Amino acid sequence: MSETDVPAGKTRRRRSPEVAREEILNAAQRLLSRGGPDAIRLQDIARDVGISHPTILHHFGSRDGLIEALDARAIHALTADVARILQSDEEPQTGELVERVAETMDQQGLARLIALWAMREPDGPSRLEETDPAALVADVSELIRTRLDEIEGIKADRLEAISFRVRLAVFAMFGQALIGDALSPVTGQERNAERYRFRQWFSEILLDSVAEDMADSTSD
Amino acid sequence: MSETDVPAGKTRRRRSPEVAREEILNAAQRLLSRGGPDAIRLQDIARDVGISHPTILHHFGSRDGLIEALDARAIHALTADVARILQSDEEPQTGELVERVAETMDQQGLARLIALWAMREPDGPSRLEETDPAALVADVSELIRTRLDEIEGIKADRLEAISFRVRLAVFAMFGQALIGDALSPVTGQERNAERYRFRQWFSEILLDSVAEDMADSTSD
DNA sequence: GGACTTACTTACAGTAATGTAAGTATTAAC
DNA sequence: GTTAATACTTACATTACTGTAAGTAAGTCC
Repeated sequence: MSETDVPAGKTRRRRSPEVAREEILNAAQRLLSRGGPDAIRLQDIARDVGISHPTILHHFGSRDGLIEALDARAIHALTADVARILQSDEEPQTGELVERVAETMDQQGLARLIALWAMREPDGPSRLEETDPAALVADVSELIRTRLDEIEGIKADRLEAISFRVRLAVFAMFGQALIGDALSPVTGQERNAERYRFRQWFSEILLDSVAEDMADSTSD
Repeated sequence: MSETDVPAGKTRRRRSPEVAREEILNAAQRLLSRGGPDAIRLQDIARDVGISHPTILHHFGSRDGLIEALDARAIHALTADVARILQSDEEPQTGELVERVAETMDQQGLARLIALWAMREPDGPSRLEETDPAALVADVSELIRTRLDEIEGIKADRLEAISFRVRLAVFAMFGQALIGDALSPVTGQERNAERYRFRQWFSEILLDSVAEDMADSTSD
């Protein structure tokens, strides 16, 4: 089978650069989400989109450029997601936050992307242009601290403990998405139910630890 | 530079199959631990060991065979580690368990191996021959439950809660090893200290949650 | 010490992937 | 309608990696 299957339509479609990039990234992410790191092959992606593979190079410069763009977009998505929840007018629910992060990690294959990104550089992941996960954690932690101040009226000055919690939540959802199935004997129908139970249990753990911190800080 | 740099020693060394496999696996793991999934190249590994790359194929059949052997060995190592601690005569310390798992994940590059393994199969990781991580979690959980019975004299019948804790610990250490640096603003000297603080904080969280469970079960 | 096994080497085949060069077609501007 | 810009295609060069085939040498058994 040849690389390009041009069906009925004789004329080729000409996309705007933005749309083209978007479609290519979508296809790449779809391929990555099943099938390992080697699944990101330019020709496969091109076939999925319905273009020839040099077009991808035209838009992203190189395979590495494509992967970087993938990473950047994914992390941006997660950032936006978390920030939106935290900045909404309603009281931020720990459970909802956990659910949302889990969803992004799981369904959209973000966990795989992050893992891939983390493994690409020797000594831990390098920063992405315009996207610093560490800064994101810091921002989220600061937001939560402010929230706690407002709601509880308590000065929770242990920023580190808060950021630890954020980090633990990211680790937990990252781990569940990536290797959760391996660690659980449950499969099929039960799978999602058990995952949900785990997340609920985990949310409670987090809340308990906040409560404990509060108790400590009031007793000072 | 040619593939093989045979230095002074003219005669070639002949290893036993076991030793040869061991040396090859060690080199592969070393290469993987820095430099992503593509870093497992037969020629590079061969150069590291001081053999020619077909020898690797001779011992492992194929590149995939090598990777599978890598995975199996790593998971076996972790299994043995955890089991040894839990079955030792001394009272198992949560903190020590966390430290040990973290060490294996971190130093020996187990986290990368697991991530690679998890990403290789489409729908979650497949089982490894003779090594079922899910069974390991179950075993560890059962061991902990027995321990709790003995030490506390309380029938902690919530096996699921215990296995959740084990799983969370694995996720946390896995995440810290793989993406910990990305989420933390701390670098250099401070890095290890902060990681240690995180693990201590995390151990406390775990212990608190156990205590809470105890309280619940006694009040029944 | 001769025969056998097998760890190991060299040389090569085959494959497949990224990236390049040059040309084609589509859209928009004027 | 002509021109300009560029998204896109085809064909190809390059490279590099896995895997194979055949032969060599290092131990082992009798």
